[in-house]
Amino acid sequence: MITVNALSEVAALMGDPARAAMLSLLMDGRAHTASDLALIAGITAQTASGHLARMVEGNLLAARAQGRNRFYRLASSDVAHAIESLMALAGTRATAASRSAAWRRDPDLRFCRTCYDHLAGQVGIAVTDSLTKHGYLEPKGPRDWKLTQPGELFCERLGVDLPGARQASSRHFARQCLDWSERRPHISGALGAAIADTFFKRGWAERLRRSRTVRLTDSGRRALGSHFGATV
Amino acid sequence: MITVNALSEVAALMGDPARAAMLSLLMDGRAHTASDLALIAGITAQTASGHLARMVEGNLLAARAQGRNRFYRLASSDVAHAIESLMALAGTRATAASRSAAWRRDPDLRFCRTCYDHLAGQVGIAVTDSLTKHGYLEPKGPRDWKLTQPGELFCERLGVDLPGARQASSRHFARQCLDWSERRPHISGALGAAIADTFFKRGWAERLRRSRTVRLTDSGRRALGSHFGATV
DNA sequence: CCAATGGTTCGGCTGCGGCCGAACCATTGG
DNA sequence: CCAATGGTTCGGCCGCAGCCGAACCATTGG
Repeated sequence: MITVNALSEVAALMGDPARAAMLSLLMDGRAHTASDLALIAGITAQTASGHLARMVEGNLLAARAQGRNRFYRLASSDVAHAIESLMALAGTRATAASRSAAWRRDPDLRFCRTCYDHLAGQVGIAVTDSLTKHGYLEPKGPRDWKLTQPGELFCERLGVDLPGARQASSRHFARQCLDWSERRPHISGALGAAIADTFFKRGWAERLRRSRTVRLTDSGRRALGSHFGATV
Repeated sequence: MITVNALSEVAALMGDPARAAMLSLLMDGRAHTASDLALIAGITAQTASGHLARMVEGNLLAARAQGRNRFYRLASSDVAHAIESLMALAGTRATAASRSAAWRRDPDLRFCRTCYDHLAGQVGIAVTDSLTKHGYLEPKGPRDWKLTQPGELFCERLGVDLPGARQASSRHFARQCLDWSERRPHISGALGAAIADTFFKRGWAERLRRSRTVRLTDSGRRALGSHFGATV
């Protein structure tokens, strides 16, 4: 059966430890060089090259040459979503002991990170919860949200680039993305990306180098309180 | 990072063609026997047994023994969600699984039969559904039911020997038994046996010789309608 | 033009894991 | 008590895929 083959192939692509390590790094939504990815996976460059070629072939990654370097990034937000849902599974799979150990080891990642191009972790959940609590977002279908009229006003006042987000018509506008650490949906899609952009543009958050971890600045913490009515 | 290892492990579990075929079948949300799963995967029973054990160990599946059979099902909706998102990545959709040939082989057995000493098949399910729908049975624990006060009245009116059923104190009173053809629980235990006895005693059903198959008589069909509000 | 850096291709080694035959255990029904 | 059926365990075979060393290609800077 075709669907079965496709399922096992895409899962097998993610099922190798080296490739999984690369994908985890790429979950920050940014492009990384082949060397970086080889380093993080703990393998030689030539082995990494093979892995990367296979993932491009399997439509998990997109590659772009730039000078001597080749940059790889996730092919789409669907890839990010699939990885997140697998991580959610892995979270329940891990024993309580090892899970708490992992969480203790990386509390910052749990607090705030990027998931492809939008905010995740406690901050992503806080933003999403605020939007739904104030009636700015309403559930629409099993995996989407609808931005209400008050929600549009709120986003405009915040400086979110709504026209730009709407322009990417091929993309889901307000998508639900399951957060692997909080185990609840946060806002993704074009709107989620636009909101994250606003956080970076207004200096509320900063990406940490070579990591999906995001640091919430002091002004970001204040903004969460004043604009979203949330404390984290 | 622990989450990376966990990601690759859970993805690798789904990444084998045989296991993926089994998971695809299980996407219908029902429980299936080890033999069925081996058949659909195109492998021998012993190989399938190994795969199934690994998936139970990895918390992808839950197993439940029932007589000589062992039924496997997806461990949670999170598993289904992860598989679905992987299928979405592959650009394919989870189609309703095709039913096995065994399913069609014996329509009478599927319609009504005894399971030990109680009714099973479509009739067993119809009786059980009626009892729960009217509030006569309530779920109690993972594998039992509770007979409510209205349920007791209903049974007495029907002529079910409740005192006799309660006498066998060593036995489960109202047990959930997984129906292999309907793949849903039906009523078993002392109460299930007492109800089946009523069907035989009142001429609603007849055992066929040398078979577990049970024939529903015309009066039985009428009784199902008048007493249980069910048509089969 | 040459050296340095980043990346890929090729070939051969190696180990993991999927597979089956055979034997074994458990439950059921006659 | 015995045969039939469903499932698992064990042992051994075999192929695939991941890994690296070496060589090769491409871009950049001096």
